[in-house]
Amino acid sequence: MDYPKNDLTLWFSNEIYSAVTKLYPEVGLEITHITDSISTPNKEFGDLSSSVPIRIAKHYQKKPADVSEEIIKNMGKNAMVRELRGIGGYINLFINEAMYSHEVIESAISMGKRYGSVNKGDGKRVLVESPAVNPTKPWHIGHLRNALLGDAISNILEFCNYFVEREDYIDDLGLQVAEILWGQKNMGSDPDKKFDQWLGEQYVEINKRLNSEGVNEDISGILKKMESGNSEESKAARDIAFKCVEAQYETSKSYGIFHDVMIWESDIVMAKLLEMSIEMGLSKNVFEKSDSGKNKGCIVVNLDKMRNFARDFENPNEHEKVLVRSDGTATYVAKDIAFHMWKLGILDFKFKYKEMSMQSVGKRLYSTSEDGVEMDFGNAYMVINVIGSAQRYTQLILKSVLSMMGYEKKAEKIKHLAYGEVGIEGGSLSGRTGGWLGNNKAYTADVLLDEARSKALEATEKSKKIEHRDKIPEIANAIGISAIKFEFLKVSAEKPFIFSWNSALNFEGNSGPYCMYSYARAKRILEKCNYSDESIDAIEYEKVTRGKDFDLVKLIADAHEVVEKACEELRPNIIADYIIEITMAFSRFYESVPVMNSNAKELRCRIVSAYVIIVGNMLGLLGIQTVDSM
RNA sequence: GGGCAUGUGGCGUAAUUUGGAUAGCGCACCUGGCUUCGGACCAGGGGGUUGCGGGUUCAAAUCCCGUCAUGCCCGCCA
Repeated sequence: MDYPKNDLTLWFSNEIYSAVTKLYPEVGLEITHITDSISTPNKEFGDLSSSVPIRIAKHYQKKPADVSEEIIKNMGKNAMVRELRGIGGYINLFINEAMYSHEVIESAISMGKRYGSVNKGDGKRVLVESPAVNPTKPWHIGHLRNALLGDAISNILEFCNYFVEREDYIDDLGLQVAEILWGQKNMGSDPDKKFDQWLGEQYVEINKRLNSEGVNEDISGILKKMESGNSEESKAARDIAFKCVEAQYETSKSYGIFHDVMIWESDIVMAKLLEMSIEMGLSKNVFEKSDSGKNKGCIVVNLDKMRNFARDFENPNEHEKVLVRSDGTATYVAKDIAFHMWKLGILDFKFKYKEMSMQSVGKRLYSTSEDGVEMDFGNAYMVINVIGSAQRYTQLILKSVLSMMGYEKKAEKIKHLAYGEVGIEGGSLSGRTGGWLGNNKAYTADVLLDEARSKALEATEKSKKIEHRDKIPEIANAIGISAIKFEFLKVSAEKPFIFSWNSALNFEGNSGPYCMYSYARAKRILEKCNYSDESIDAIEYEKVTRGKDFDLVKLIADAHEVVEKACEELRPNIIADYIIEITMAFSRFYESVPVMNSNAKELRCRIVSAYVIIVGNMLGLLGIQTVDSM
């Protein structure tokens, strides 16, 4: 399915190109120069415009206006185009509203749930890792940012015809888990609340006792035993981590976020992926055994050799990055290299999996497991890591190492969706010191959702538009979630995000509830008009005016461009921007163009129907549900 | 010391990758609008030397150089 906007833009650039090559061959313009010169102008200047005459005028010392006139004279006709006009040295295209609206609205209605989708991925497999929270605490709002970005980008990739595996990495062998186990032994207390919350609070208490006599030695002893596998400690670590993950997944479920597979660090260790990757690195002379200097006895990678890959490695304090410590244990980077060799199918290994029961019916979740069956996860064409931008350096080492081993093409397919840290006014969200606990309200995903729900419930209960009153809690839940998701996703990922309760619970203006409201109003208009997509024979598209109705149509026509850009650049905020723009256009439309009592009722209903499709699809990409009344 | 980000009306943000016509939007503030498809709304208004200084260009928030501020990274932590 092609989109009318594509046809139009293609025609416009081709016509300009052939006129230009005929009239001004000396400039040597390529078709891409023409395509790049095309943009959407302010609407008094038309619907599409090209600045290419200005460029040509410069070359010939002519007036841009004369050049645009000459080009226009040499361009052909198109039924979708009403007029070409030279204004201020630009070539401005005015669309034939009736023809274009017809094409756009009918394609939206016939494509329905698929409208806006594009085929970028050809079904190729993408592994999206998110949020990979340590199994020692509840999700706080920083983890939530990760989870929401991961979910949205997965939805967008799927819409662009990638086969997406939503993967979660669980580090059950980390220092934090060892510290928790120490706490279990030495402090003893029973969970009296949601397990992850309780564990997170325990962790803060445990931290207060670190650095006192003998404690750190005890903990590193526990960590060693955990990593050796088949020990009491390794079993205890996985057990407690599992209970925490179960609790975290309740949070995930409440936000409507799901995964396909979780991969446990302890299973990666059992699989000996690390040994395989280290061996490969050594045999390719990318890794080296250091037998002198401060890294004596370690296996390292030479950072100076990596300068070919990035400026980041210039003048570092260190010339080597340790991969395997002198005691034989691996660093985080080494583990990550091994894991990515599996993700990309460089290491041909299949984990065993079993199905988990912590997601809703129909949302199958598998977990690596000693006693499961082999399944076909991993071996992906592209890997997306949703990780804080603080880890840019490590991600770069990872990619550079794989390139040095001869896997440049695969390394290029590792994408770091880097996001800025989430902060709170006058504080940090530290897990160690317990900054996430806040003063009166904890900054957890659970508390945030509770707050959003109760605010939404208050508003929803006042609504006189909801016929089925028993649906109110469900509707309020959807509204609360939308407020949070939209608030987090509307800003660029790389920007630092200072959280504020006020802003997160805003239901007006640029907000999720505003968008949902717009959708509900559109649905109500269709209902009052007894409209259905099938019941209409001939739509009078000639009644489209150059007013708010056509403004809306033009935006509906842009959907696929927005989706494609968001996918290429891994930026869900582009979708959020588009939703805001189109919902505002819809508000202006229904305020100024009557639907029900008009001589173009069927036509306008049809536009509203297309609007419902597009806004529903776009909100869906952000993980936001729509409701018909609220 | 080196590297990487970020800096846009009082606050929050879009546009920066690919230079283009009057820097878009929300919150807050001011004015007006529910007997007419839903006021979680709409219309109108005030508020900007796009951190600062240079440069390139017909054209700079956008590109280049310098500079300042803030944050992060450069560990045998993860």
